[in-house]
This record gives sequence, C-alpha cells and structure tokens, in this order.
Amino acid sequence: MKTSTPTLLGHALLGLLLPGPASGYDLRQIFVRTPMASFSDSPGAIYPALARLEKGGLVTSRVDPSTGLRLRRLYALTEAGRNRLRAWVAQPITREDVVSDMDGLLLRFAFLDGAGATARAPTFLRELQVTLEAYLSELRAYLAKHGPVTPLTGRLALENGLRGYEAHLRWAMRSQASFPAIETP
Amino acid sequence: MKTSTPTLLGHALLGLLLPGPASGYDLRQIFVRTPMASFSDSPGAIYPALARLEKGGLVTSRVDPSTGLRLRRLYALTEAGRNRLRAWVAQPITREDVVSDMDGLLLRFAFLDGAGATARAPTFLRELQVTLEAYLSELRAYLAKHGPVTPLTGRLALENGLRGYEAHLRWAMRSQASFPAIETP
DNA sequence: AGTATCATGTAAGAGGTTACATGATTTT
DNA sequence: AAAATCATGTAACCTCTTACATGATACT
Repeated sequence: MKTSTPTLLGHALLGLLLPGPASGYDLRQIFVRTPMASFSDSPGAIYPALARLEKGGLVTSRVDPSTGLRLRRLYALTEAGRNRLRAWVAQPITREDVVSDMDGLLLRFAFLDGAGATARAPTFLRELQVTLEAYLSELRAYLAKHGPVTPLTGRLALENGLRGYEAHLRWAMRSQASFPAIETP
Repeated sequence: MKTSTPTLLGHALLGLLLPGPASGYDLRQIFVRTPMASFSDSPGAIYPALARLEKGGLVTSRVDPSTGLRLRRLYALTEAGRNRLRAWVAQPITREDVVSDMDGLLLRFAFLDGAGATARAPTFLRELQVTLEAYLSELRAYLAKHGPVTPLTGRLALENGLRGYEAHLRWAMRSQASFPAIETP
C-alpha cells in the first residue's frame, strides 16, 4: 500500500479502468487502436505499471474466471484508485501544465466525466483559458523581440507553437458553451 | 567514440550549438527563458547529456579561457556532430512522428536552417502535410464511429486533438509559401 | 552580512525501451 | 502446417528526476 503518485501512464490506466475491469492486454489494445496511441503499448511499460498500481492499492486483480485456459488477469479500480484519479483530474491548472504537459491536461479533462467530476469541466476550461491567454502573451512578446533575428525555419517553428496554443484557446472558449452557465447572483 | 543515437534532448543541444560554442549553463538558460521550456533545465539531465555527446565525438569541450575564475566549460560541435544533426533533421516524416513526436518534428524543422539544410524545408512541409492529412482522416473516422458513444469530456478532448492537428496542417500549407516554388519541368 | 546568480557536477531511484521467453488458440 | 493473434511477464539497459554538494562573484 505504498502511496507514491502514479505517472501519466498510471493515471491513463486508472482512467481507462473507470468504465469497468479490463486486462493488461485490453488496455494495450486501446493504446494500439485509438487516438491514445501517444502512449506506448509495450508490455514492458504496462504490466509493471499495473503491478505498481496494485501494490499501491489503487487497483485489484483477479484471474478472469470466464476462461479456464490461458491466464487472463482482470484489473479493477478500487475506491482508493477512483479517489486518486478524481484528485488528479481536479487539480488546478498551472503555467507548468500548459508549457510542458498539455497531453496530461487533456487526459485529465477527458476523464472528468468518468470520474464523476463533470461539474468541474466548465471551471477547468475557464482556468485553461486564462492560463493559455497568459502564456500566449509571453509567446507573442518573445516572438516580437526575437523573431526578427531568428532564422526562417526557427521562426516558423515558433509560429507553429503559437498557432497550436491559439487552437487550444479557441477550443477552451468554444467548449464552455457545452456546459450549463453558472448564474451570477 | 561510441555512436549511439542521441535522445531528443541530445539533438536539441546539438542544434543549440549550431550558432557557436556555449556552456552547459548557457544551454540551460535557453530552456529556462525561451519557448524551448518543454525541455527540462535540470543539471542532472543536461550535464550528463553533454558528456554523452562528447564521448560520442559529436561535441568537444574546453575550459573557457576568458575567465580564470570559476571553471566554465565551453562545448562546440564537431564535424561529426554537425553531420549527425543534419542526418537527424533530414529524416523522412513518418506517421509515428506525427502521432507521438510532434515536438521532435518541429525541432527538426527549426534546425533546418542552422544545419545548412534550408533546401529541405519545402519538402519537409509537403511531407508533413501529406502525413497530417492521412492521420486527420483516421482521427475523423474514429470520431465519427466512436464519438457518439463517448462521454462529453472525452469527446471534447478528442476534438481538441483534431483541432490541434488541423492547426498543424494549416501551418504546414501556409508555410510552404515562404520558400521558392520548385519548377515542374 | 545575507541573498541571488553564476557554474558544474554526482548519487539514488524511478520509469521507460527493447528484446526475449513462453505457450495456447484461431485463422489461412 | 504455418502464421497471426491472444496474453502475460522478465531482464538489461538507458535516461531522466530529485536532491544534494560545492564554491565564487555580484548585488542590496
């Protein structure tokens, strides 16, 4: 029952177990066949990660009773695991997240519903919007100052980063409309 | 003179040495103060990475002669290092790159000029465009099939990914105009 | 006198990659 | 009969993170 924080992969696995139990193989297939392919499907990453989650009491495993043949181990979230995931998805958004962990941020958002934290979604988007706006200002200031002396391909790469963050911002603003507005009293 | 391929960090360091020699500290500052902040500025990552590059013959180092005080080690690219970087930036673009290494891809593009491979830029953008278009089709097909049964935040996260790739695609198409067109004979 | 900045490094530990091992079942 | 797929796991290796160590110079 060690309680060290899972890695991004660990949190991804917890999130994928939200709808119900699954085997290591099932989880790997998700990384192979869906847009979650940015995660490695290597058994050398997934099986040890599941073992760590189990050691930490966040999941439990049992051999699948429906097949008496090749062993198939089913993993299921525990209450502790569900709580841990809920805490993870509900964290406030920091500049750090936006600068170097956009993937993690989007994963957190994706799991809000499953973790029973849909109510946090509009706040999440609002926080993201604010953080992105601040970072975009920084990027624009940097580009205005250093752009003119940066070689063409370097400058274009910077602009690509800028456009990418602008796309995230537009998405965050538009997506807020998908949730009921909070009344201002 | 071991010749194992440098990591993304290693390649970033090689690229940052293109304009001229720099110390480990100088390089760290770039990761602290510029949009390359997605790289860690930790000394525990950078100094060992520089040592590996030196062992591989891709950089050389000497103590900065201009300060007789605190030791300051200046790293400089070797011919082998420049060649290695050139080979890295000029690699053909794969689906894998687009799915799980967009950062690496943009870094390769950013260093094209410095590596003396500006001529590759329009081809790079064209290849990227084609690869992105193919992957976007996959994403749209996935969304059309699984979107309707995916919980709201999950679906929105998928859409965010889609918008991000669309932004990359627009950038790749628009940026091609920055380079002289190749005549069709 | 104390804090911030310059500057390089190491040690312990965690986690990922690659490759291998094993073997049953299903498809061709 | 062979190949692909289902399914879990381990071992060696590499790199990164976190934290510590060290000490000079510059600023307040």
